[in-house]
Amino acid sequence: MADFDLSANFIPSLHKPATLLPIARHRQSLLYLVETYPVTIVVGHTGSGKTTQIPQYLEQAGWCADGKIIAVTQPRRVAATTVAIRVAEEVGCKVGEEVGYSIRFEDVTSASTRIKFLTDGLLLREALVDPLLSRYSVIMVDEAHERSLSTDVLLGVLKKILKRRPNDLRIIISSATLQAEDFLKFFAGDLDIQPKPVVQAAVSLDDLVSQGSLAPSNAGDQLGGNIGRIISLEGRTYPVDVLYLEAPAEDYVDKAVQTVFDIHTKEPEGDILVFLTGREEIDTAVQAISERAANLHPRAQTIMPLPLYAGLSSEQQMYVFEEAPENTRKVIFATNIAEASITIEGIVYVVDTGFVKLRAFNPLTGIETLTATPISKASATQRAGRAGRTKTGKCYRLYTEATFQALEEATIPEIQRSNLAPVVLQLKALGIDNIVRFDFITSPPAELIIRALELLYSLGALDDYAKLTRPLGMRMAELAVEPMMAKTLLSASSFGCLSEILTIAAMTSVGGNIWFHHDGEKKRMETARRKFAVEEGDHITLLNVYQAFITKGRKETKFCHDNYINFKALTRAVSIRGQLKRYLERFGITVDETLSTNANLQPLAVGGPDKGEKIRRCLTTGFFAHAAKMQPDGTFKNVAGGTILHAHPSSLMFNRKADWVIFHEVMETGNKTFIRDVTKIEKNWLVEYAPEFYKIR
DNA sequence: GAGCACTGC
Repeated sequence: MADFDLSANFIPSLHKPATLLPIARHRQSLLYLVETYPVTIVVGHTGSGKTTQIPQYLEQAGWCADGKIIAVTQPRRVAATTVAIRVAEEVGCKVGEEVGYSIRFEDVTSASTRIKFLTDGLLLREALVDPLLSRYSVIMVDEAHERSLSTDVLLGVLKKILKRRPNDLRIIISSATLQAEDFLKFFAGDLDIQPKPVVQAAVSLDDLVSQGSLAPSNAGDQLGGNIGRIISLEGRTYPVDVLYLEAPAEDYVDKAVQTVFDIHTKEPEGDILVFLTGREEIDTAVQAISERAANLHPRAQTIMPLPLYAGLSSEQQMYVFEEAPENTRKVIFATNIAEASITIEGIVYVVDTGFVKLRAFNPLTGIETLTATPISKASATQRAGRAGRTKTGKCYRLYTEATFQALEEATIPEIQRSNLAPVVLQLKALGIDNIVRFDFITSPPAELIIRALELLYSLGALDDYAKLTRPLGMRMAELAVEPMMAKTLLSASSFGCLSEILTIAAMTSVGGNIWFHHDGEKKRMETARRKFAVEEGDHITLLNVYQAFITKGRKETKFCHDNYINFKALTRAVSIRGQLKRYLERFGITVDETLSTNANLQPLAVGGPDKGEKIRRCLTTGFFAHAAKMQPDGTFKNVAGGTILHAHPSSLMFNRKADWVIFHEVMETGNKTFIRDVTKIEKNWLVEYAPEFYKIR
């Protein structure tokens, strides 16, 4: 290939022609492997073009010949849409024609779609309807090294499907270097099939070996057997110098700020990316930089600190992509969002504090924790790589080399630290009854599975033999909300409050804040919130907010602005509610909306004096395991009795009197355990709706 | 009187 060294005089185009991508010279080898083996593991950095090019190569090679589709899964929605748009452009079609995408609430595909990008969660959902995923000839699982919950479940399901479709399904796993062998071992280890090549190979193995794109050892008896191979595609990255501290830092936020200033005053041009763990640290650091920047020499280059975390609005996030003004260096203080989800061009320096906030679920207490944890080596490598995207970079690790050596190789996958009730329910619905023997790429601890089985049993989703109940369990699996809320929804028509529970289910699962305020508006936001508050607690308050939004705020953003309500969150709630309603109607459950159309800001006016109680009783049928009793000092104790719970400051129960309550969510952060979305109930309802669960306690 | 990393159906 020609050696282009004109970068000093020319600006590179935004879109590299596909033939110039490093992947292009691996095209033949890649197609050969896919034709020959059921599983191909593709190793390549971002920028290698694997996500955009591989599906096109496959389509051109005839993998869609008999009307079959090539699926490419992504862990995130944005990735699925943006990549689809990009590939459609390259192919020269409109999105939704030959190239399309499918994500929750948005299916942009048609009968002519041959390449389809979708989230891995959605592909799993398709398996409920089409258990062998027979529409697809090739399924490529992208970013598998991230090991998200649904990626891991999908991999196990795909291995099972492959046993039934050894000759007409091809699987491609895209992974970072470190984990490639684990994926291959997973598929090849005990997969007892004799695959045959599907398409006549257009090139011979000898050709490829002599061209140098495949190592000769690929021909022999080696890892992967006749099941699969690993192929490595070079990415376009630049070397990064890694520097360590000589002695551990006492306060890494402090040290990060100091390091940023050292870089700013001593190092040549280039923006800085600093990895911190959360909003609080980021705000502190941004503040500190602003203060110290005032002391810089008036003629020196200025420094512009910018925050980046998921809680920011998209407008606020956009600043990090804008080019800094002249004579200004950008320094971005980011959470882990900058490690995989968001890529910022032009970063030359990375400051890595070595920590990340990780969620974990304690199967003994049923409580989730969110704590700052040391990162893994794989994570540290990924972070450092963020400095080498445009030219040679530097990475300052705010820990010692010995500390680095002691880090875990990879982050513990989510499946080993999550509440598995939704996973177990989903697997059961896919016909996988023996969860313990299910072939996970990494097995979850038995305690997590047991806890999940116990909860699903107490909710009535599983019977005495741990079989999925019908219709209840099956319907719970199909609803796109967690099991406790799914049970609540399916109880609602018998309480005569289905319309209301639909709204509450949607509002509690929007993710992100319902309330939104700018700096200095906190007091006014609290006042606005109080207008919607009701005595019974947070759930019915959420119902009031939604009702008001539907009637008054949907068309005018002023309503949201005046009441400090997050327009985006409420719009999302409307979509979720619509989707849940369609599911229920498919089950033959009719939703009577006539009683709930009169929106009302007045407390207790949810549709008559009894409605509130019906709603609270109904919530108890799903959330009995999340019950607590208020203590004289205003804190709560859970049913097991051991844990002290605090009402989250965003809850109405934060400073109100109550006796027994149920709550949507419990999470431990720092040293305190908070409950969110809290509603008052009567103690005897617990025994009434969950006799089995409460008979011994 | 205090605060949630990130994602998904």
